[in-house]
Amino acid sequence: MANLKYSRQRESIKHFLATTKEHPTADTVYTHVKEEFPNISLGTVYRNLKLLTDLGEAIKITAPDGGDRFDGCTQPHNHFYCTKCKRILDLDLDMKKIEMINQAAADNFDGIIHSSNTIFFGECSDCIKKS
Amino acid sequence: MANLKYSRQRESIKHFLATTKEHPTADTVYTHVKEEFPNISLGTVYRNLKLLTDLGEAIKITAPDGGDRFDGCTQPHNHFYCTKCKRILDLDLDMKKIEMINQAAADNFDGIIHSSNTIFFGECSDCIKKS
DNA sequence: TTTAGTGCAAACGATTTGCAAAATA
DNA sequence: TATTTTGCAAATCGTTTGCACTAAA
Repeated sequence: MANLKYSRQRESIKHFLATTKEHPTADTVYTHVKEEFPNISLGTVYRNLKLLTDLGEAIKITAPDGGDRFDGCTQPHNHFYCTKCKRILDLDLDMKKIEMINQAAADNFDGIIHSSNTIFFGECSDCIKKS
Repeated sequence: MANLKYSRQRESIKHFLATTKEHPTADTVYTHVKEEFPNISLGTVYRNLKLLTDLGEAIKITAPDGGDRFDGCTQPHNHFYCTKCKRILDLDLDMKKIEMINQAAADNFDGIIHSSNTIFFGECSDCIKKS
């Protein structure tokens, strides 16, 4: 791994991720950071998002549709995907439950389980209200 | 929804999905079905895979890397992603456990949870043997 | 002044789509 | 015959990459 050098663009991306509750796509990050750095390129956003996830300073969420989403909150937590509005929301689940699931899976399985990722599907409260 | 008409190509795709234990990508399906239908096009494979998943006759698995995988086994079950060989393996987990997790999630959440999908990460037995 | 990061544009891989021809009903 | 499905190729979408240039150490 190479040495890391400060960059204002990266700092701005980190700041945006840290303050938004959305789970933005790379493109959404790009649009927002562009307000501060009008010349920033999408490539730079992708490069930094990859760097941040590799460093463990952000999480990449693989959504069942389109592009990946990013989350500045690196605390272990789960996600909910609203099948109506396609938003991803946070969903807190007791870590003990997750460990229990991993244990139950390990019992039936012939390899080593390091971790698991659960995504929940359904309809969010906003969409329920509207219908 | 439009009416459905029989097609040999679709039948062949279904048959391949039903008999393989792998979780093939669209391209892998294409390669195999090509043995029976040398002229089949990738577009046709994609169209039929989408159709089959919409009909509930196949499952689409969104992998954390590259392209989607498909599974002819529509029974609810979980998947294990080997971070070494990148294969996806089946992993059976007691349905009661899954329902419990969904219930636990619903308790903390302000919407309706229809289902959940857990993917496990780790090293499969084949890769453990090799190392 | 050495090295890492940037902007740009071209390249890429996975998937979708428009269209005329072929297969099914 | 009417409608669906196909093969083909071009288009699209998200993402990565090569390169000359700029910024940070």
